[in-house]
Amino acid sequence: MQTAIKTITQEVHPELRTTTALENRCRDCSRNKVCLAASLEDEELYAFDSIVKHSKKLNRGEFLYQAGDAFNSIYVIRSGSLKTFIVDEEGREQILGFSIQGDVVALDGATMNVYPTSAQALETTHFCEIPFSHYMELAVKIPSLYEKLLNQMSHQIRNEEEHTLLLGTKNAEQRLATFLLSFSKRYAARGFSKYEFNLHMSRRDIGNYLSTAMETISRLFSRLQDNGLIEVHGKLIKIKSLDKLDKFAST
Amino acid sequence: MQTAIKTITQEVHPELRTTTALENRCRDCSRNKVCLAASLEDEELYAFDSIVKHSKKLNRGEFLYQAGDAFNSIYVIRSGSLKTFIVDEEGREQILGFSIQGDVVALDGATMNVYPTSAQALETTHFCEIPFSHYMELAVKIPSLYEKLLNQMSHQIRNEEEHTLLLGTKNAEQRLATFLLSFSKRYAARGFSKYEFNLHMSRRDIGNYLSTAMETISRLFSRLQDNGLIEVHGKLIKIKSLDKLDKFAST
DNA sequence: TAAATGAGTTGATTTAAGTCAGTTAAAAAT
DNA sequence: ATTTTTAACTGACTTAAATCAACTCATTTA
Repeated sequence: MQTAIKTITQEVHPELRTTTALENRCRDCSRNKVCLAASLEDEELYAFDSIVKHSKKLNRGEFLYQAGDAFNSIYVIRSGSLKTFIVDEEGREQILGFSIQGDVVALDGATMNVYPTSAQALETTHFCEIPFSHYMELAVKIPSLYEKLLNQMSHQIRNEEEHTLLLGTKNAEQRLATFLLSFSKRYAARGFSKYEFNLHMSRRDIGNYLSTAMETISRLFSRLQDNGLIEVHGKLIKIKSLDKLDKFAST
Repeated sequence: MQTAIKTITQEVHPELRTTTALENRCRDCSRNKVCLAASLEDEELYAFDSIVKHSKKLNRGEFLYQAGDAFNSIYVIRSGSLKTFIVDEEGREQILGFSIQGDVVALDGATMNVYPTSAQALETTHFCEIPFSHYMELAVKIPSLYEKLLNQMSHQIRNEEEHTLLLGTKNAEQRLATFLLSFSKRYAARGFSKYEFNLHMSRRDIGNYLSTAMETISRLFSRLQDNGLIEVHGKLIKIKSLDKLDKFAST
């Protein structure tokens, strides 16, 4: 499992790779600078820690939650990845996003009593669960928790807006190039290589997210490779020229 | 001005139509049940009132804010409508949404120091301005203000998700039908007719929002009219059969 | 180890919707 | 009131990407 991961491990701090026994406390967690716990100190962090369920795990294909389930918690991804999606009246699936390490998920359910969307693991995925009612109770005492949540939500809105921009203004090739650049940036921001990474979702999922047929995605991967912009080894993508890819993405 | 409005006035409470002198206090405002002020009482409402700039006005084409402007305030629409949009690197515009009475706008800027998007009036539009820093200061004393903001943001995320679903899973005709139904629902929720309303945005704007060429929108309006589902009188739309339109929208 | 299942790739063909162009209708401007 | 400008509509034609189909490769399962 995760065999393709090996190619990028040399770029990653060991403690970022996996969830260790040490990390079942927020204060010891290597992600506590990006998580909702960020910038909390001492007693605050301790209080926050006490409401969080650490070290939870999903296997590939398992659901974090499904549309219609009672909303109780929001989640922070510690490692791995998942897709969030919505299903319409006719049963058609629409992928809304892919979440990786450090991402907060389920914010769209925060004011409803059921999750409006579903979240499914793309690989073995470790995460923390934060019971929402406990979070809100604690936030009354620690208002910065409210602000962090507002921050996360505002960013989520921005992400959705960028996704709409992508779908609305770019052709299939530009959309795929933008998609790759976006993953490159996100991995770089988390201390991974911006030049090579695994895309754990299927070509069909990429196509669904980009409103493009799977076959077109496949052809475009080939084309980008033929043009020397990327190397494709199954799920492992190597970006040969960020600059050129950037040009493809916008022009 | 607003000549086409006359056809729907019989359905609307007079005090919902325009902003009157009486309404420069939240406690007197006919929208204080849907606004961020909702469910505040007495002193809380008074305190909230004191940070709000009431009775502001935009003429058609004027900007509420533009991408890049310093972020200071969020806004609540009292009457009229506006479009929010983003412009990409190449100058292509993407409309993200249309805001009407009761909608809160600029939430996507709430954690940045500049507005990431622009908002432009589609007609004469009255609104309230809420300086964000004041709101956040007041929220420390009145935590329910945090919760209202979280609610608004969560709903905004849901709206964006539904927009993505629309673009990703439906063809042009279904998208337009869904668009009309969505306006019908929104107007109905505000006490207006769900059967007839004015769409103040241009056909080009509708097309942009639905990722469909203006000409296609025009053709589809004609087609829906030919099929007896709607009547089109310029910007005034009459829905002849909600049920049939609903079928068109999903199937 | 072979068979079966599913994911991904590539080619051939079709099509939904875009673009281009000309016309009509409706606002602004004079 | 009349001209000018802009928005909307409709038809003819084109095209980007979808669909359909065949095949390869990888991964499970027997």
